[in-house]
Amino acid sequence: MDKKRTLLEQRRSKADGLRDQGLPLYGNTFRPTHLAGDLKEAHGSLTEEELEGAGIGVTVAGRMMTARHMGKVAFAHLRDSSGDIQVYVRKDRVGEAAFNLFKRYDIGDIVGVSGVLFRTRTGELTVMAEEVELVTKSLRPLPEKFHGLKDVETRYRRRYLDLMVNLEVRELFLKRIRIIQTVRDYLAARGFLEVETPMMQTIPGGATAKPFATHLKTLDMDLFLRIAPELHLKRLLVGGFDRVFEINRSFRNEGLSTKHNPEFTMLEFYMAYADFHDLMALTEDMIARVAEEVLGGLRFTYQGDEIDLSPPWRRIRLKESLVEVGGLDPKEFEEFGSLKRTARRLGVDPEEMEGPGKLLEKLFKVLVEPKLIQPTFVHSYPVEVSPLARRSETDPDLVDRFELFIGGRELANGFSELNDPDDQRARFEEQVRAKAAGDEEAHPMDEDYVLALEYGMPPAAGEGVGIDRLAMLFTDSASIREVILFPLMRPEA
RNA sequence: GGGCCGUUAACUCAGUAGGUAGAGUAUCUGCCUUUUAAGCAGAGAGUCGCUGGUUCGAACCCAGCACGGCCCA
Repeated sequence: MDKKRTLLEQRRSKADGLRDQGLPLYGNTFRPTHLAGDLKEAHGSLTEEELEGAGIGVTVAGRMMTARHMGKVAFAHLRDSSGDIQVYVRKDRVGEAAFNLFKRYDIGDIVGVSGVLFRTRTGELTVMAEEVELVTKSLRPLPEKFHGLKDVETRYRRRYLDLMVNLEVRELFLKRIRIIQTVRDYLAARGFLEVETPMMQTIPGGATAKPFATHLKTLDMDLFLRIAPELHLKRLLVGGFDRVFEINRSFRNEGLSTKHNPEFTMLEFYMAYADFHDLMALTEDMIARVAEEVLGGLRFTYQGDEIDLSPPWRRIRLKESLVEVGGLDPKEFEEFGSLKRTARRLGVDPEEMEGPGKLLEKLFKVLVEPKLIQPTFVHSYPVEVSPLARRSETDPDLVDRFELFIGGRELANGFSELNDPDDQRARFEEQVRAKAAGDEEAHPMDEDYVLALEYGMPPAAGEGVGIDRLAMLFTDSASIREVILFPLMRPEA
């Protein structure tokens, strides 16, 4: 029978057969009492005799990943959220009717088993089934058990299959979840309030990037998906919430690559009565804590590089990094003319309206950033590229800002906040001029934000941390798509 | 946007002088009461990404397109 049908047709016809015999294919009454992982942890060390004496009754449920039928008995592995457990089904224990039905279950079906724990001849902790039940029918064949699912496209498009079959992928996302949980606990323990601010904004501010535009019909108004939550979080500082954070999505209408997904997860946090030095110390401590929690230590490998997160981390001024890491002579960039020549020499074409600050940053990206493998805070950025940061007390052309680099990638960006409303307005106006001159990414004017500052924002420092990048780092992933459950894909043909 | 690579059974992959497609797993049938990449015997399963071209004949050569991967902008 069924010889000439496709696998899908075969499965459907089997499912119909089971249903015709009165078996519900999608019932919701089975309730497992135990998880595979817990059973192994609790009883994995008991001997065969101890298990037999204890007579531990369990009810488990999970997806049937393998099945080995041998006449009047069968072995199968069930996979639940905690791991796998073997079940042993004997005709003389479950009865002929149930056994005959069980023989027709497919790999991929969700199966429930009640029975007693024992140890097989080869030593594996196993449930001797007293009762077997089909919990949920699967109409599709699973990927191959030995090689798993490798096709990257299918893994991303059908992530559920990837999670089902590739246990290391499950582990990876559990790590990501633990990273976020640890950050959340860390900040909450220090009095930070977790808040939610608008993802749809009338003025897309807080960063320099191209936004996604949308439209609200009811009010006939244009809206933008936020590129950062920064300006709203700082309004909360004005309101009296002295420590706030948000972990959530931001959106940037830019390239799609192994490092960029159009929507990505950011942590932003703001702290009154603190400056950028305080934030560097906090960041160092927080990320080290996350590493200990998720990796069990401060040393790990990322893409072949040994990384050590032991504090204190190196702190270096942006310009010094160009010399010490980038190998430039200060003469090659201190003056705008020489800076342009150096840039051209290195294949960085200065754009027409570009000031020295922006060019310096570009040079840094090419020359220094990829070399910053060990955790490094680069600080004292040009004011030109930092319209929201507080000016340095000692040099009005610089701001009290840092970026954190690990594994050759930017992980965080923080600064002492600019709370002088007049300076903020002037900075916005400068940005508006740049925009008019053709800089698509320049920051727009935000009068409402300046208004808030006019009421007085306490001195503060704030920071954004790329959560996807942190997840990449701690899971040794080369592509951001590996750490996003459902990365953006073009529609299938 | 550009370059390189990939797309063959449900999955993992083979497939060269161009001659109508193979393996393992999975599936189906039979046997099997401690297996675990179970085993033994047998069977079925394909729009070779899509469209066009060259050719007596195309999975294979050419062009365009789609989707994906890596690199560059």
